[in-house]
Amino acid sequence: MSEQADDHRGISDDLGELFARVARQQRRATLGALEPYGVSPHQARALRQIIKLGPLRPSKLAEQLRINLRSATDVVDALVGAGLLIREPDPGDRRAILVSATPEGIQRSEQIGKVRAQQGDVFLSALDEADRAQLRRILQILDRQPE
Amino acid sequence: MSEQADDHRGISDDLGELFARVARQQRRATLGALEPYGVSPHQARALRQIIKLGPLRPSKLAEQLRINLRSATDVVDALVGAGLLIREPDPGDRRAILVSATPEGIQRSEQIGKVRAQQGDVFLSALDEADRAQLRRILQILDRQPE
DNA sequence: CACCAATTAAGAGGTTACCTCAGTAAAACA
DNA sequence: TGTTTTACTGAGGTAACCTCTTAATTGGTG
Repeated sequence: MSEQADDHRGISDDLGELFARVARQQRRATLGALEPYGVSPHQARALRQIIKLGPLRPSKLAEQLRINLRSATDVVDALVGAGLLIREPDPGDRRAILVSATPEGIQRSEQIGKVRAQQGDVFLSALDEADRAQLRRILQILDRQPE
Repeated sequence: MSEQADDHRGISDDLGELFARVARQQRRATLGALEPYGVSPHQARALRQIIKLGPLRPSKLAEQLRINLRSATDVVDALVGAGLLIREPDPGDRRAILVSATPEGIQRSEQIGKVRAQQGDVFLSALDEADRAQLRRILQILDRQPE
């Protein structure tokens, strides 16, 4: 019910608002999809990066995820606590540590990948291939802005 | 450095990651742009909806913003606390309240609107008109998914 | 070599933007 | 007149960040 609401076609006069709203919905959807796996969306992303890029430093992880170093420490903490990651000293630099996935971490990440591929996050599956490509292209422009 | 990273092209599921990453960057940018105005991005959006749709109930606000009713109460609280909104009883239903902007709220929202229009959120200004239109179209598909 | 600036990570503590799960008050309805 | 539903809020929690400070190491420079 309530169809009168949204066609103030101006509503999203602001593309920024629309973007934020959709991002919120995506986060919620992903959160739900991941719930059975005991990791948050953010943690799942971090885990995947760590597996993909091999043992790496928190600082590199932060760079990849475009987050603050301190926030990388947080997400690593959580994943270590869940037994999905281990911290080891970097042999080449004793200030640094290297983070890598445990076998369980790898397994968990694969599970998550499967589920995501199957039911496609539910979310982005509303788009056809062409639109996904468009979206990707546009997001890549927006990503990695100098700061 | 590090150009080897991102061109695992197939992986449609990293579209989700890209989306999340860009959303994060947008949030950060908007937060920065709004800092001088004493409201958070979320609060600014809420304020704008309230002004646009006249006095309205928290429940309607929640619907508009696609958030939980309880979260609408929170954002209303904050804006009332800042003197930008007032709560009044709904004359037609004593369970309900109506929220509307104070003159100061309206003024503040206009200021924000101006700044945003001018420097265009910094963020979306990286896109040309065509890409913005594309993005809007795609986001509209993703928005309002049944749940 | 001795000192100092830079770098790496983590501790402490804060914020935004949500959420669920009561509970209260009023309205709707049976 | 109950009972159910609706509208909001209090209490309390979580995710995903942040800044500011501290501690250990490293890498120059004099």
